Parts: sequence; structure tokens; C-alpha cells
Amino acid sequence: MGRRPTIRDVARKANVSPTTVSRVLNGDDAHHMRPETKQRVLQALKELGYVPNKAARVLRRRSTGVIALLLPDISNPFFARLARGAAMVAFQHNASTLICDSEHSLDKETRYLDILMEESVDGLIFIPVGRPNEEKLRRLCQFGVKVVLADRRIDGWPVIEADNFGGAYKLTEYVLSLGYSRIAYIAGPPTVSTAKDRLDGFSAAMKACGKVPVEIVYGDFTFEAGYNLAQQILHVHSVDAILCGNDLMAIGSLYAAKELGISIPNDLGIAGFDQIPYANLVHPPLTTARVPAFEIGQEAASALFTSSEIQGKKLEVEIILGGTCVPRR
Amino acid sequence: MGRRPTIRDVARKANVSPTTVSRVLNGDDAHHMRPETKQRVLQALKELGYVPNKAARVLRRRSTGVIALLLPDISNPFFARLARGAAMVAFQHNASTLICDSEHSLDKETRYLDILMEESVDGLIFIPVGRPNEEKLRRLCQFGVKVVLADRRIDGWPVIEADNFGGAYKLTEYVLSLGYSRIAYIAGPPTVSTAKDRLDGFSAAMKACGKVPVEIVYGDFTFEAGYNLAQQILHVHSVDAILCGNDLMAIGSLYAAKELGISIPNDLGIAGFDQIPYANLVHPPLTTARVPAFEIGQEAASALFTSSEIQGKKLEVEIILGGTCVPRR
DNA sequence: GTGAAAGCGCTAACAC
DNA sequence: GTGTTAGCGCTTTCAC
Repeated sequence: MGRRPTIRDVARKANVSPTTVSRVLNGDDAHHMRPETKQRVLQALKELGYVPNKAARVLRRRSTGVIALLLPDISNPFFARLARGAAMVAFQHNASTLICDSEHSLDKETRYLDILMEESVDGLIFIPVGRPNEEKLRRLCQFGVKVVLADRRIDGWPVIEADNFGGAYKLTEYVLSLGYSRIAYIAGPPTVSTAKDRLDGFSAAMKACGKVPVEIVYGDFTFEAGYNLAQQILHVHSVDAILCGNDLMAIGSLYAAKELGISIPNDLGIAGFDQIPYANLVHPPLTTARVPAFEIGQEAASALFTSSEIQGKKLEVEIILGGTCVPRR
Repeated sequence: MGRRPTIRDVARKANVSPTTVSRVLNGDDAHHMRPETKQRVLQALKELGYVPNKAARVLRRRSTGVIALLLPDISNPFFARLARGAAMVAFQHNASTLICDSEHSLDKETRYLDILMEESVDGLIFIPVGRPNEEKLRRLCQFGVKVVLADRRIDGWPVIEADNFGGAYKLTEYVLSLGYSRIAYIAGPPTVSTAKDRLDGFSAAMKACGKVPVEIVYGDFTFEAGYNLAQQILHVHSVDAILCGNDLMAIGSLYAAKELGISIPNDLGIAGFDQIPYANLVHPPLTTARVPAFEIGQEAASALFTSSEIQGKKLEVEIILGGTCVPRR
């Protein structure tokens, strides 16, 4: 079992100093060196089958060329799209993307923050599960890891997010303009900024039209929550529309309504939020709002690679006119 | 932006030497040190919020605690199960598993071999796409990376695989025992040992019974290949059974036969290989052979963590009696 | 029981 | 244009 050739072995073979080899390796053209020297080095490199040692390089350079993306669930298509946007931009900057799936667990998330510190990642795009361990996050920052939140806001941290308030406001206005008026809202978890902003946008639009919601309930963004909560609402109240904090809950509501023999969109309007791929596979296609996941990922990664202070950003949300809300009568 | 605390900072704070801190960090109990000293170090560690620097540690220890699994397609459930088996064993040995997806591309595979060299992984479980770059593989070995192949054999390398020959032999025997006799075989790519072994097992069993295959054709392990090749066979020959190199092609054959109005299993017997999850969702459930993917992954990883020379292994294949082959008349 | 010192392989400041 | 030197943060002899 041989020893792996180092930069010094190459240097010896090519009759140059390790520095020169390093310069060839890194395309350090500032010192334009004699072409012949370069040739000798390249030759030695090839003959020895030299491969750089990452650990040594990282230790010395104090930069890994790796950014991390810490998120709650990579199997969620929304986060997966966000990840692809981030990875694309990272790649353009010759960086790798390390995807860490906290699996909706605050505990795993916190452990990952430590691991990322050990790994000395250069930057972090963070989609927190709930209220994160801000101390660890602050330490990361303090030691030179650039941090930007994505999709979900935490006070005091820069975030790239969608304009959830504005989107929900517009969507609510649209639904009201169709003639629906006795409206219930199924919101997401109040601890998640995304859910809160959408609810606030809804409430503001209702108020602006002089309407009062029939009821506001809270679910956990799952299909089941939407299904159960819609059932309850439909049993107790007489509503003509249910707006939901996301598509999964909207689809749950759709199924609940259908089971009760309620005709969509004539007897009941339904709207979601997110435009997940499944949204236009249900019947009728869901009225919803497109949240630009890919673009959020891109913007977040770009932020990590700018030298200036990171500042947050709100990306526009586009209303998608589906079939679950139509002009009344 | 502060400097990240090092082991020396901790040492200073605790009034000990870096060595002592390192010993605490690594639970180096051989030097049973004064409990009070240990306490002081632990205290300093906590107060400074020390986190070890991976790059420095790796450089010094010359071991990363990472094993790689280089495979053609992680979205293939067979490889995914194999990966979980490998990761489980790695975890038990305090190692991480780096999954590299060559996406059936020899080029990507070769580039990964370089990357794994740079990363200085401790071991490699390798499922080659076709005929791999053996030179790079040999270099990896030469520089201390343990290498074991899994599922697919390459001459001269240790491999953990299923007994594909034996499995195919038994399966063929079984089909013959049911009374089928005019049999065609749709084999996998001849370059892949798995496909070759299954074909050889089939041929040997046929010969032992004094039968000659009606036809042998080659596909690429996809549903479409099975579908198209079965169509051709059924148009040209009068066969009473089609055996396939894997389940996907068997399911393709099943669809082709159904389309031609052929009744399965009465007019035509069909058998696959692999027992993919989909195999008993088709109707009738597929007669096939279970290949122990998870166990292959476990065995391969275990091999990397034994100090002795790695030796190959053949794991038994179990015949699954489905409904696509039944006793004739 | 604890510490001093060397060195893993690389790059960057500086010298010539 | 090229080389010398120092040092990144850690572990591991070896000495006491």
C-alpha cells in the first residue's frame, strides 16, 4: 500500500518548488511562469497521478467551497425545487451544496447546526422548522459562515421569502370579487411566518371589504388537517368559501366537501396556496397562488456569494385562477 | 467577525496543554487523568463553545470516517435498499455514508472516482455501470481506500452479490416442473454480470432437463424493452413461457401479452427476477426471485470495516411463487 | 497524569 | 519567474 503522492513529490519530480506546483494547480496566472516550467509540472502531475488532498487544502485556505441548505423535508416538492435553484447558483460559483434534512425535527436541526460548524461550510441557507436555536446560528455567523433564511422568517435575520401577505391579500380580493362572502379560513401553524403572513393578508383583505370571516381555524399544513377541519366547519357553519393556508389543506377540504355531496365550485369555493404539482390534477383544478420556490433558492444562494451584507427580499406571488372558485350565479 | 476557538484557546483557558484537551475530546481513557483536570477542560470547552475543525482532524488522522457508495441510480428501489443496508452498518461503525449517483454514466462514474480520492474516503462500495476505469480503481486501493464491489462483478475484484446463477437455475427448474416447455428468455445487457449469471443459470437448468430455449434476446432491463421484445417473440414463435432477466422486463412482457389477448398464466407463463415492490401489484402477481438488496449493502459495508483482506460472498436468492406461472393442465 | 514538539499537505506572504 | 518559509488546527509519539 503506497503513499499517495503529495505536492512535494510532484515538485521534486519536476525540479521545481512546491509553490510552483501549487500555482499550476490553481491556475495562478498572475505570476506568468515560463511555459516550459508549466509543462514539466503538468507532466509530473500526470505521471504520478497526483490528486489534491482536500483536507489539507481546506485547512489552509480556510474555505471549503461548500454551502449548506438546511430544510425540513427534501421530499416536499416545494423544498426540492428551492434546493435545485440554490444548487444551480452554487454550481455557477464552483461551490457544492450540502443538503441537510431536519425531518421537521428541531433536535435534528440543532445537531445539524453543530455539524455544519465542524464542516466549516462557507454559507448556510436555512429553512427553520419552528423557533430555531438562535445561539448556535449566531455563532455560525460570528465565525464567518454567511447565513440567510429562506421561505420562513425569524425576526432579526435576513430572509428571502415570497410576498405571502400580498399574495394572500390579492387572492382573497379575487375570491371576494367573484361574489363569495361567507368565508372560513384554515390557517397553517401560527409559529411559521409563512402561515402567519398568509392569514394576515387574508384578514386585511377581508377587513378592507368590510367582511368578517365566519371562522378561522389552525391546521398543520397536511392533507388530513384540511380534511378534518373542513368537515367541522361545514357541519357547524353555513359558508360559501373556504380559503386555506396551503394547497394540501385545500385539497383535504375539497375531498371533505365532495364527501358531503357539496358541489365545487357552485355551492362552495375553495382556494389554496403554493401551486404544488398535484394542484391541477384534482378536479376541478385548484385556485391557488404560485410561490416561486426555485427563484427563492436562487436568490438565497446568490445572497451568500455577494460580498456585501445580506439583505432580505420579498418575491412576488402570482394568483392562479383554477376551477374551485368561479363567479357566483 | 471573531476567530473560532481552537484547541489551544481551550487549553489556555483550562490551564492545561493542547494534548490534554485533545485527550478529553477523544475520550482517551488510557491516560486516566485527574477527574478535576477533566472537569476544568470540559468547563472551558463549554464556555468557549468549542467545535472541532474537521479538516484539521482529517489531515492529521489520515482518515475521514466516510465511506462512499457509488451506484448507477439511487431512485431505483433495489439500489436504495442496498444503500440503506450499507448506511446502517456504516452508522454502527461511526462512519458516514456518501452516496454518489453515477446516473448510469460511465463518465460521471469516473469523475466520482477522482472526487472520492480527493475526499480521502476510507472505503468504497462500488456498483459499476459497465466496464469501469479499473486504473483509477486500482489507485484508490493502492492508496489505502478499501474497495468492494456490490451486486455486479468485475473480474479480479472482491464482490458481494446474490447467487444469480443459482437463483435463475432454481427458478427455471421450477417453471419447467410446472409443465412449461417452449420457453423464451429475455436477458439483460450482456456486459452486466448480474444479467449474464441469470442467463447462464437459465441455460444450465434448461440443458439439465434436455430442453432448448426457443429464443434468447437481450434488453436493457427497462419496462419498454420487455414490452417490445415480448411482442416480437409472441409474433414470431409459439412459446408457452417467457422468462426475464428482471422484473421490469417481465412486467413489460405481461402487458404485451395481455394486449395480444393472451391469458396469463394459462396460455403463457411469465417470470421475472428481483422482486421489486411493484411485482405483486400487477395481476396476477409476478413469479420472481427475491434478491437480498439490503443484506448485500450490509455485507459490503461490513467488509470495509474488517481489517482482513476482503473476500467476496454470494447471498442466496429465494424463489417467489407468484401467479404468473402455475401447473399446466 | 501531563506536556513539548513534530508534522499531516497545502497555500500565501514575502524575498530574491 | 521562482523559491523559502511559516502556519492552518489537530493528534501522537515521546519524555518526564
